Amino acid sequence: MEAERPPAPGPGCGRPQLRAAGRDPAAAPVSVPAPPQGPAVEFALPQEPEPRAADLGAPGAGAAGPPTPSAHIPVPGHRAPPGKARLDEVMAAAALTSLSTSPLLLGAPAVAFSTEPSLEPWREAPVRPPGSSGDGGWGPTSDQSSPSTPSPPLPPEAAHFLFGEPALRKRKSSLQGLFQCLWKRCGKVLSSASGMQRHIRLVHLGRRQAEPEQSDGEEDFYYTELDVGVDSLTDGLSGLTPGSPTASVPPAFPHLEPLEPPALPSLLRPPALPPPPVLSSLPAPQGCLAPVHPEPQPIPVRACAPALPTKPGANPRKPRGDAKKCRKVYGMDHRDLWCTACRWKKACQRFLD
DNA sequence: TGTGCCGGGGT
DNA sequence: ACCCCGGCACA
Ligand SMILES: [Zn+2]
Repeated sequence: MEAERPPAPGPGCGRPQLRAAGRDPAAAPVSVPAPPQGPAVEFALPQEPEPRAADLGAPGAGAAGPPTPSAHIPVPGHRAPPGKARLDEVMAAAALTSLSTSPLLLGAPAVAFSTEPSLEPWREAPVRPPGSSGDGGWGPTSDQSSPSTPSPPLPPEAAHFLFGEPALRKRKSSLQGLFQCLWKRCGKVLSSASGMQRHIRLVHLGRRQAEPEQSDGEEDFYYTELDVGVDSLTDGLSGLTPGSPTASVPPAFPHLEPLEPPALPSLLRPPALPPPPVLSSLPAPQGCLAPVHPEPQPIPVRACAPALPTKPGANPRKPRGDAKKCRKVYGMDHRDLWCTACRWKKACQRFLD
């Protein structure tokens, strides 16, 4: 019960989080001359990557990079070192280029990333729910508003990163498709079926997460799946964002059915029901029989099915978004540049799918 | 093996 | 509200 913080890294670097502690605007060693034609945005991606690459070592090095001694502070505006262009540089440049520039730069080596027909949706950031956190996607820390005040190349921080490695971790993800909980007053919408199942199992069915037995599939009865394409998905998400003045129904989300011809049942049922069901006594469900809960839900869609993602003709798999997110774009060593959502391991808000 | 992120916990 | 991480599905 007591905190057994085993090996404290040491004073100064209590956690690997290493927030952008040293971000002094004044001391900021970065002063990239505002781009003459830069309309805005562009968090200053220097024409050339800093020599910092040397310190970072391998780009994909998940593990802590080699603690290269002498972390020389990168000089902004400093031209690339005459000699070699490291993969890191190219990558960074490419990523950044594709990010902050329009299709104007086609000759760049960023072709690797420009495979996407239309990116940088965030750039346009047409609708940013004001009610929501001002973070949205950009403005990681707080400053960064003027075009001439881009983000620093993280000078000394880089060193910290190397030393205070956050150790390794692992996670996964899934995307594409929306799932709405049909539970009376819930109506929660998740983007992953598994998540929804878990949600229902734990929250509504009050079931143990570690239930070795095969899932009875009961969860399937309480949520509906919304099949949507990537495009529509993005659209849906847009409207999904809180703060959508449109529509007179704040809850539930907007449209999404019109996208699909037929097939979509009447989902999204404005709850407006009494209290949620009680999850006290849990009668054992019987295979396909509809759950015998005291207060069943508005009847699920797939009434009596094998209850299992065993979809013969369809692809049960939900391909994840391919868009590179902050983590990949900036790398673990630039977490400060990630959007807040990414930093918190939430759905990226900067690089939408 | 690494990534994206839900859900839940801490403050 | 902000922040973070366990753990999972996916690539
Ligand atoms: Zn992000």
